[in-house]
Amino acid sequence: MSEPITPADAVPVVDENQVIAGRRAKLEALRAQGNAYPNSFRRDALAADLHGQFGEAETTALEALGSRAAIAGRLMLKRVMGKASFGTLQDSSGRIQVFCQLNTLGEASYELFKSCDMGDILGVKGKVFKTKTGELSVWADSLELLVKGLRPLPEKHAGLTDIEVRYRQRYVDLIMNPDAKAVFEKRTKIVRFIRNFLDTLGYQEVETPMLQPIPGGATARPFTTHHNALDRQLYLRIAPELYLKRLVVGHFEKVYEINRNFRNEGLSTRHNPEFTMLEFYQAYADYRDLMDLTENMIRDCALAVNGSAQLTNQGREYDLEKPFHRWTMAEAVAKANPDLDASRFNDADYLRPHVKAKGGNPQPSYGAGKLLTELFEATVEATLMDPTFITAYPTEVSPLARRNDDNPDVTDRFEFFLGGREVANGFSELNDADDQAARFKAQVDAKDAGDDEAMFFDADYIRALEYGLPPTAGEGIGIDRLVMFLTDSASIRDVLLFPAMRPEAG
RNA sequence: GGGUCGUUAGCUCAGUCGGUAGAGCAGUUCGCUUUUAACGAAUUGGUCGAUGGUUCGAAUCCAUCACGACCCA
Repeated sequence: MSEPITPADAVPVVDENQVIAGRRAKLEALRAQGNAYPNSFRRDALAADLHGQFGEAETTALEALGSRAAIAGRLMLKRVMGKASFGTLQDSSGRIQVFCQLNTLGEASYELFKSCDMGDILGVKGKVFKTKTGELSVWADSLELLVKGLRPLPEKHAGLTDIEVRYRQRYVDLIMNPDAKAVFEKRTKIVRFIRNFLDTLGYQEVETPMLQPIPGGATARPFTTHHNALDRQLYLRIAPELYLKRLVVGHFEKVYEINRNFRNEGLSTRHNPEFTMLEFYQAYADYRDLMDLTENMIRDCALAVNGSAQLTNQGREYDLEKPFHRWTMAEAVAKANPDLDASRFNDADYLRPHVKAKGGNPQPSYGAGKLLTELFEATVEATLMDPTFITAYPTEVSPLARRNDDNPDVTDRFEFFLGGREVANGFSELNDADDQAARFKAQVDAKDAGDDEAMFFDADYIRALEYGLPPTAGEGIGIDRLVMFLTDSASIRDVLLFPAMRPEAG
């Protein structure tokens, strides 16, 4: 369904008020005097640079140094006292105070400062000094208004707390809430750490299609789109998996990709329709190798970005220094459900009523593997707080994973849980082309039967497997959920700069 | 999809039993040459999320809808 953009949408009416009208009047006066948006001011220091360089200096020593600085930033606080005034400027590094004095600045510039509003962006040059109370400041001898802020900032003490505005107008959140900014800075550090970790192990980063003719690599509902020139339906990818394994066929034997996946599903504190996934593949390795790698990577990542493997998340203490748990799905379900007979976990007729009793909705087509997985999700998943690998996923729910040599009903697969949430999914790859073709066929049958999350048949992927995929292990890690854990964020929206939202209420 | 809670000035929030819409900050005006959420004085600003209903009278009670938060599926 297409929704054409109308002129009314293109130029929406913006909210106005008395405060904005007053600031617009000031802007018009600035326009009348010349260029209201100059771009010639050059700064030579950030607020944090000055604090780092001079923060410890004695007042008299600083006076003797006579250092000067050119700083620029947003006016966040302002105190006018007749012929002398203070303002607080904020830049990317933090805040620094400026001192404006009629005698030093001259009447025109001093009046300009007095007429400035909170939120305006100023350029200030002057001597670096300390005030009577010892606060490092810049004594302005020149002052330039670089940008007139037309919209008032949130209240200076209480700040911006409305969670909806924080998500919809993230720029205001970032101006007002240093904690919010810190989360996204840490997110960048986490992603940088992961890239470096994998690069160091000899993995190569690649980019594979986001627009795919056949969406594969996961069971999820895809977004559809249309390529006009080819007159062809395309899908936004739900996973890069099948392309990355094609690359392993082509002897990129250690590859990874960190980028966006798209799934046409609901929104929640754990789900956003577009989210960031790390996927990596290593030839001549199995799922146990990847569990070891995952354990090392997450522990080292916490050490690198938090400085400690001990952390608090949503009020609970975690110690990533301890070995991560490793249980099979059947073990975990048996432990959580002592009333069940674990010897009958391969009996669909035995499991079905129990799934229903635990609040599940078992379909007649579900086999024992799918039913056991339902029990796991209903009774175990949310309880896995400490880092835990769950292994031996049923073949029935693992269409891309290699069967276990001793028990073909389960696969050499794990999922990794942290804080009660699934964070990673990895397995030894199915590299038997005929088995893979048969499992695609089963997925197509499920799709025909009405399961719109079932997979498509990807004939080119089968062709690639027919050339020979080396024995390989692969894994996907949900970056957003990992970031939530390491930044103690309750909602995925707190770690996405621009989370998906419904249109604003009109 | 279901449930609970929320939506009042630009921001943060009060608003009693249904009886003329409130505060702080921001804004405007005045004073003030080392302030720290500066201070003192005066002052402007409201479709109480939207639409219906009950009532002599609704921010307040009821219904529906929108958006958001949380919980459940």
